[in-house]
Amino acid sequence: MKRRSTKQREIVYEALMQLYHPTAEEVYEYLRGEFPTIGRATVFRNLAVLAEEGRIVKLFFPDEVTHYDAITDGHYHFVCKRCSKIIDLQTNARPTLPFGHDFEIEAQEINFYGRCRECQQILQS
Amino acid sequence: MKRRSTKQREIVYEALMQLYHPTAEEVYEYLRGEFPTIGRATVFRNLAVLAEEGRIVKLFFPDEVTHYDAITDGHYHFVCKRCSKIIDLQTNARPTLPFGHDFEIEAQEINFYGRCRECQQILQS
DNA sequence: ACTCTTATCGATACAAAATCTCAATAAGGA
DNA sequence: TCCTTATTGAGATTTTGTATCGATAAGAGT
Repeated sequence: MKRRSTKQREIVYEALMQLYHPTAEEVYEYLRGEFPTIGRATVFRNLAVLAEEGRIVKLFFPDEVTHYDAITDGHYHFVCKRCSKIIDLQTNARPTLPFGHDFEIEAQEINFYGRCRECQQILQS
Repeated sequence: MKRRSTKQREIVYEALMQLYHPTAEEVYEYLRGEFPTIGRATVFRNLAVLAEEGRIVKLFFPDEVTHYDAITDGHYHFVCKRCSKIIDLQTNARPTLPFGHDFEIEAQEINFYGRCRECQQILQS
């Protein structure tokens, strides 16, 4: 199944570069402005294809819908438990597994959860 | 809203200690054997309550339904991209954030993805 | 350029996971 | 034992994402 290059695929990718960790729904809404005929399924499909090709990354966080990231370099994420904001992090931490394990590691991720600056003052929830 | 101790809550917790990273659905099926009248929503609700109380941990992985873990100690997870098996890992890695960040870290997680031993031979997807 | 194959599209139906609603039940303090 | 109300179980609903399918168009071959 040879892949074709389509206009829709490219505008989805370009939208991702404009937005900061958007959800598929946000990408869809963003693109509908300029391309009112684009389909919802097309956005979801192309995000999946782009992720499969490694051009973008899917982000999964607790109790959150899937987000997408155009930056594929090894960086980590902080997620605010209150406002759900996602923030990119750089760290030199490079976790390693104990020697002798049986796994073939293809990817790893580190996530931090807590309160962002703005949400630290707020008490409830 | 003062919490009450119920039989259902405790059997959900006990089921979790018997099972290895089960999903809510698996806990439900497991319990229906011994307690045929238990409701699906009750299982989901109590898993959420137990997680909120910190007695268990919710696990979220890419393209997977939520799993639950009765072991709340700091350990990490390996997830096989092919067979979806989840395996506990011990590592001395302890990632830290750069100094001067604004966040109040409450939790952190490290996940490894790849192929487990059995799935390394198999070629297709 | 024209043709042909078929990947991709857009619309919408569908599926899966989890939550919400609500009347009935029962925990546990008075 | 009585009362308040958290919790339950059944089923409807919501949310997120996928499958279906006829129409469109990418792009290789001629």
